[in-house]
Amino acid sequence: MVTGSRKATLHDVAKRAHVSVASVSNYLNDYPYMKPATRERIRKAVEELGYVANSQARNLRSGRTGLISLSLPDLNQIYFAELAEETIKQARERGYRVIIESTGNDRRREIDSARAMASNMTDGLILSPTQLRAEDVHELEGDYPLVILGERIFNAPAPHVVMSNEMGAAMATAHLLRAGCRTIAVVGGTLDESVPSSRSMRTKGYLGALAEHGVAMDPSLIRECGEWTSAEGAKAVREMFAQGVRPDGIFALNDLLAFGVISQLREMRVRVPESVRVIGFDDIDEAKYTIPPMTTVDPGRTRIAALAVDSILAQVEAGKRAPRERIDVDCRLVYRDSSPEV
Amino acid sequence: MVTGSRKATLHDVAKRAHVSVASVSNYLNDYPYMKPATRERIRKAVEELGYVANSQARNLRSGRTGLISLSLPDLNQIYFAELAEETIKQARERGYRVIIESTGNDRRREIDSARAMASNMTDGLILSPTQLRAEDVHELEGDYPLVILGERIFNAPAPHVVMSNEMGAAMATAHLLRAGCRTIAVVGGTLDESVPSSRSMRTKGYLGALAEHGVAMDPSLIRECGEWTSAEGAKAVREMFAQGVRPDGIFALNDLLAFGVISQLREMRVRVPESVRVIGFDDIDEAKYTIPPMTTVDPGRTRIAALAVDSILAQVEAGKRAPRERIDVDCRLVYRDSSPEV
DNA sequence: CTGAAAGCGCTAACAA
DNA sequence: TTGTTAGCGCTTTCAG
Repeated sequence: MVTGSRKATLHDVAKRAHVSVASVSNYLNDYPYMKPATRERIRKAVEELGYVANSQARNLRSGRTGLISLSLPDLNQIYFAELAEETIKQARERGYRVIIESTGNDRRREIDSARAMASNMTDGLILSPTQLRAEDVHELEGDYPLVILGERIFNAPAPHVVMSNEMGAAMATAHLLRAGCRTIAVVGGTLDESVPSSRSMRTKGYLGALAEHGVAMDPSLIRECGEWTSAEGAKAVREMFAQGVRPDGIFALNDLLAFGVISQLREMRVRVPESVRVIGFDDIDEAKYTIPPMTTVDPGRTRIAALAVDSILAQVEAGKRAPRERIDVDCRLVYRDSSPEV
Repeated sequence: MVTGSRKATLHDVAKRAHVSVASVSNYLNDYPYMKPATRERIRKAVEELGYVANSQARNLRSGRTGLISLSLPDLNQIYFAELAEETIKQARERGYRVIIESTGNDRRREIDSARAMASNMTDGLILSPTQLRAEDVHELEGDYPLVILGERIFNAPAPHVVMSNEMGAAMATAHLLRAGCRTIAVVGGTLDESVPSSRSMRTKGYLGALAEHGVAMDPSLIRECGEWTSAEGAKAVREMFAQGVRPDGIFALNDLLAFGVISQLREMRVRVPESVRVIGFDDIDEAKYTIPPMTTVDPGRTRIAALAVDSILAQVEAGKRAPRERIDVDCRLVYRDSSPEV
């Protein structure tokens, strides 16, 4: 490759190979009907010039960029970082790259992600909104490829990949029940159902499973937490024990809370799992490294990413938005040592 | 806004406002010399058509995309996720968006990130390599804006933002010494200096601080760990105690290891910080939620991201790669409760 | 102050 | 099998 001054263009290659730009373009796009000799001359010219096609020009013509936007609340939240990683991986396997938009739980920025689609910078948008309100739905109108992620069901005019919060929570609870627990606390839970959220939906799954197994619900076992951090999880356990509440199983609504729960129990010399079984939710990487390794609910991150990318690319192919549709992704229990059933 | 069929172009706006496309372009670019009446007519047409400029066409003309690439090993590693978050934030404040490339510690993909720059898809590359070898340096040649991140100093022909691993480790160790510790273990450390890595550089800082304070080094206090996870941190502590090694301070080479260290100590009823002081490295979000909240080294994530973005955008402005330069970012101790000096 | 026109680098008809 | 040419939608001289 000649390290020439200016970057080589199609034109330069054509000139050097003594062919037309069209032939070079054909060559680059693997057009089959071409004399081997021509092909070879072009190949050589491309190599000598170190030519690389300018994607911007290509995009302008084709109307595609090979880019998709992924808009999510915050990469500092491990769940979203892992979701992003998975999405990037899936997209790369299909030849796409990903622009990450971090909205910081800001409604305006969630709307901006959608608005930015008007400028054709990316081929589609995967949006995980947390603040968008019902009255903002019109912001999502349009014909561009769009997939919504997450539990906030509002009537978005697009496919919606939904995590099965309720089912996952029910599975976790049923698992503890099968393990013999009868006094199951839910750390991070809430009885407030006014806003649909992970919090309320997971609590609902918990309550459902209890009901199904004929176990009475006890409000003192539902421990609200402000933030979902290990500190809050630990605090919930301390308070519970201080109040004389003695669960034999604890379902923490996410893994970070569960970390705090386990660590506090161990601190207090309460044996996990012998005295109290613990299960978390999210299956973040660290969950397998706690002591004991933590049973948790895998919300199907990999599948969520795969389905979202599938859908968005299908829409890109089709050149238009797919109709509203709800795609539920199943959760899966990850059995580890913090909650044996035996 | 009229929800017309096809997307409106400059041309459409021009026609509707009865002006030339050039005037519309001028309007969009805040060209000052324009009759208010004209301006107003264009404004109205733009609004009525719901016109939004097509960035691809714009990019083709301007040669810029407003996109930068950030190539890093793995978003599942909290440090990198937080670094990405910070980079995205910094870039957004300057009107840029970020494509994240996750290389999965794969040398080929690190090289590919660089090669992709030839296609003009993004305006610059911030690369955090972990596998690139000295002989790969030529892959980084070129005139496009480039910033290297991380401790692996090889002669990359570009600015290099370096985390002060050694200094940070020395600070952490000195802090423990000031706190009265004299038997300081380093969890995750190594005496192998053959490859420069966080591991070796941080260990070096530890050794340097010991030497400076006239404290003898004891190999049994240097505990290697395979993975840097909390499980490994816990294991290191268990093994140490099983071998009769009794440190009064533990420096864990990252926060995840430190989580395991603290949790294991508490498990063994060894009081933190009264009996053993603990300090980590990275200052990930969770560090403030451990019990007790953990002292750690903030490697200057925010500043690293800011400097990287600064440099890359300066290069974009200049239209060319900046010369090789080493930009050191200072670490900072974050004092919390796991290692009081008093 | 405004408009005409020439491309940016490439692809896709269509001709040859 | 290869070449010619007309744009993709926008910015930017350069006239007027």
